[in-house]
Amino acid sequence: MARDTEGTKRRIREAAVSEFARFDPDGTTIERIAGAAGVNKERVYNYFGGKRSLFSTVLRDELAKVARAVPVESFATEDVGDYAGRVYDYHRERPELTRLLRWEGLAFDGEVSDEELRRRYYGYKSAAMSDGQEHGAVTRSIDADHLTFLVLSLAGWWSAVPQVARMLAGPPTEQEHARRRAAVVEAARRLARSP
Amino acid sequence: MARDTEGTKRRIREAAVSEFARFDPDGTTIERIAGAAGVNKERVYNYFGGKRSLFSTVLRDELAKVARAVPVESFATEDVGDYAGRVYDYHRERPELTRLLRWEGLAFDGEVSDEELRRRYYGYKSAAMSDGQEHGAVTRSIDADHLTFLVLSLAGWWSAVPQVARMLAGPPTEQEHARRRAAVVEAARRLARSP
DNA sequence: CTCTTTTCCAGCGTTCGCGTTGGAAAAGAG
DNA sequence: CTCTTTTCCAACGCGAACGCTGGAAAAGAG
Repeated sequence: MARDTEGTKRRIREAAVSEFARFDPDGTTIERIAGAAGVNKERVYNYFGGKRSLFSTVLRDELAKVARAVPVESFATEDVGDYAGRVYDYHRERPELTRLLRWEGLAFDGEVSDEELRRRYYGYKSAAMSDGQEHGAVTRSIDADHLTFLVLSLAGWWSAVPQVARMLAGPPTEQEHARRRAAVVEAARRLARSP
Repeated sequence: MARDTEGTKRRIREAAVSEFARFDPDGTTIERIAGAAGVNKERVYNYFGGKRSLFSTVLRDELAKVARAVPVESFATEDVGDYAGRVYDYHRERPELTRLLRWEGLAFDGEVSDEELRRRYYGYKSAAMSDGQEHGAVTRSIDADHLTFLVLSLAGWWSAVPQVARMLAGPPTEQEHARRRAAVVEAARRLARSP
């Protein structure tokens, strides 16, 4: 081991997240990632083996981050609206993850690496929702997994079509963000409310 | 006029919609569009003046189509759930529009051509929601424009992150689509329900 | 110190898309 | 028919990104 190998890898990963989030799949280039990391592109190929593989790595990192940042145990005790609000906040503060997810959806057409790990992440959320239903805190009129997805959609669509959001609701000033967040929270509560 | 000019333009537009929807912004090439249209790429530059400009043209076309296909007058008389269901159906049957919208959101970072026209489209929807609120058919606890956007998000997020939808709710079989649609309809009703 | 191993980069040939140009082919005007 | 106009294409030069290779530079082993 020599010459801060881990540091080099880390800088490549950080640059990759930033580039993947800023450009689209075909617009992101290994050259630019390497440049942003202050490293020769050969390092990227050697360490991560190409664009697709590098993408998988950084997406896995970002998924781990969000799982830590926006945890959820059970919607029997936690409010769905609060959760949706925190998801909205996270997407706003760290737009990388949602960009990467849409990147993946747009480019890879359903194919996913680390499928097992990913399913586990979503399984936790779905289980939290089921738990809420069993304790009567959440409506049973929508399946837990669909309800979970719909709550996430309330927080996520804003960044998927920001231009539509702007034309409908106005430019995303600080106040407008607050209004959007309040709407998301209220909407999530309405979605999940049990009779 | 000679040599079916309009036909050539039309074939280019059709090929462009298909290509823009299939690939990402930087992955879509004028060469491929021209090839799919059975035409030399010079025709594309001459008629439409480049990728960005061609994109605007076909997006305008698709917006006009959806406005005709999923009309809405007022949510005082029309059910928000039904509307959301029809939007879901439209996205499913003609995924091009939503792909183009996300394309635009991903690539152009908020810049939009035909902004006036676009605002009018969304204004109609928002007005229909306001009308519903004034007649007591729709809740006032969420602003009309935010509520409109959130209803659209319920129908749209599925196609933005199809891999997440699949891992959460299962592969999109015919039955699963029916379940998703039912969830969207129910969710939209719950969102809009007035006390 | 020398020798070996690992990290790292300059630079290569290739491919691909861009946007343009010059001129051929087709349709109409006279 | 000839002349003019319009439609269309083959093909160009250019730049950018790809993925790889040979070898230099740095760190440790002896």
